[in-house]
Amino acid sequence: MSQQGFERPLTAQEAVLAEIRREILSGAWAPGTPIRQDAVASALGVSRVPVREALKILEGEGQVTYAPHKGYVVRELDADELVELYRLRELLEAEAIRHAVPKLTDRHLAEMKDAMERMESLDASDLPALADCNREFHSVLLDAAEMPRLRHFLRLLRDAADVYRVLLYSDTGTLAQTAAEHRAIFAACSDRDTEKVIELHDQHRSRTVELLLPRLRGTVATA
Amino acid sequence: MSQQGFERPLTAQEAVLAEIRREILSGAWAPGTPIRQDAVASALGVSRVPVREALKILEGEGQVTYAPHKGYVVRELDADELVELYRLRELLEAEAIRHAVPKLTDRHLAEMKDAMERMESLDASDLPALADCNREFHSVLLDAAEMPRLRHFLRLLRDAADVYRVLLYSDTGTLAQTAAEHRAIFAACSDRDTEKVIELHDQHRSRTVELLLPRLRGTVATA
DNA sequence: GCGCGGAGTAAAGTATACAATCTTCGGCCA
DNA sequence: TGGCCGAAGATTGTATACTTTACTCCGCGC
Repeated sequence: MSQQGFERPLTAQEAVLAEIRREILSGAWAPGTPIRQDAVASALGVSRVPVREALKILEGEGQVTYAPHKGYVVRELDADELVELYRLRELLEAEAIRHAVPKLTDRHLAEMKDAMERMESLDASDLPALADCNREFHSVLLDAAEMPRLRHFLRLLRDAADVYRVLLYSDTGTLAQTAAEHRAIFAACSDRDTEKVIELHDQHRSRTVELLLPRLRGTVATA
Repeated sequence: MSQQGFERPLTAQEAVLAEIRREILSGAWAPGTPIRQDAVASALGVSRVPVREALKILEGEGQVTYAPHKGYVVRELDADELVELYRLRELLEAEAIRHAVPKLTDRHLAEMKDAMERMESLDASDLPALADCNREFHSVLLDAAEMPRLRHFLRLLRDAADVYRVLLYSDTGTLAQTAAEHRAIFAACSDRDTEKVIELHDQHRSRTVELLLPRLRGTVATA
């Protein structure tokens, strides 16, 4: 049992990895941005070695692309890839939900509700916090499925698209709709209505894809 | 169009990565084996730096596990994880096949047939070559789906289980059955009978899981 | 004017050296 | 006898320095 709250001092590579993830997921490093090892290293006060190792993890995960002697680049998606990503999430999330819903405890539901309500209380401009709450809300279900590989894949799929999803939070109307969808999902979970939860997730996702696609097509030309 | 047969000199890390993959997939490094960076480095005539970077890729892919200051270990699976792995393959391969079969050209079919026949002509003792042909046969379908992420995930899922599947090739009877199943899959592909191809893959997989599970449960105790 | 080629610069790739951490084993004490 | 403490060895983690590769830009020749 590891104590919660206690944090073993990280290795440099772990700290760097966490930092790079933050930069990418927050949208600070847009897709297509080359990652200069030297710049990252000196910004974080470490040498290039741990930076390179962190980047290798991200390469293995598909979050960045790598070309020998050219370097690492924040992964870009075209419209086809985005559609593929969401199709895979459709398949895999349905599987996760089927396993998770029957196992949901009151504790799980309390966590979902908490994340949901915290998200609603946030200011629309606090993008990182919004993204965190959103992630936490959906994570409860994924965790409850107790399928580690599935969970891992879904995290990768989510992260790959999150790079672009940041764009959506700018709009308050969208935010309100997201909140409504979360409440519906929570209600269906409380009822243990598995198929309803799946259906709501499908809608939730479809809406996101449709909002994203036009913006994505617009940026393809600049690549 | 890159010329086939031409190979640009690899970076050390790429060469090391390929070599470690070979060692793991061939079964030479059994699951649970600790990977000593120094040993790998001196065996391949490089320093530890490229070895560590290759290992980071495998960590990101989930092929090895890592603990700070302890090192890297070839990933072990318990029975539950194996079942999960194959369940995910069931979902994702079905998706791949649905996209691939309508797109199959004569050229694809010729490649499948070639891989199939080469595999049948091999000696039962030549495990690496058998595994290669098997991989090639199934890759044709995955490639034809033209879904890069899906292809990547399925490669990871396959690699994760291949560590154990090596055990199966020892048996000639199993080999003959595999050949028969490949022929059936090829026939269904030629007929463009999508649902039949999916059904055959499901059988192919189920048989493998059932052969693997008892052996896996047997080895868990030794961990 | 256009294109080819080479020097110079910037960035990545790797080796070596050193620091931090873990593990093992032997000795001491209860 | 058993277990705890600590030092030595082994292994990993990181910094620095050097090598290799790629990109840029200038000048020469066509």
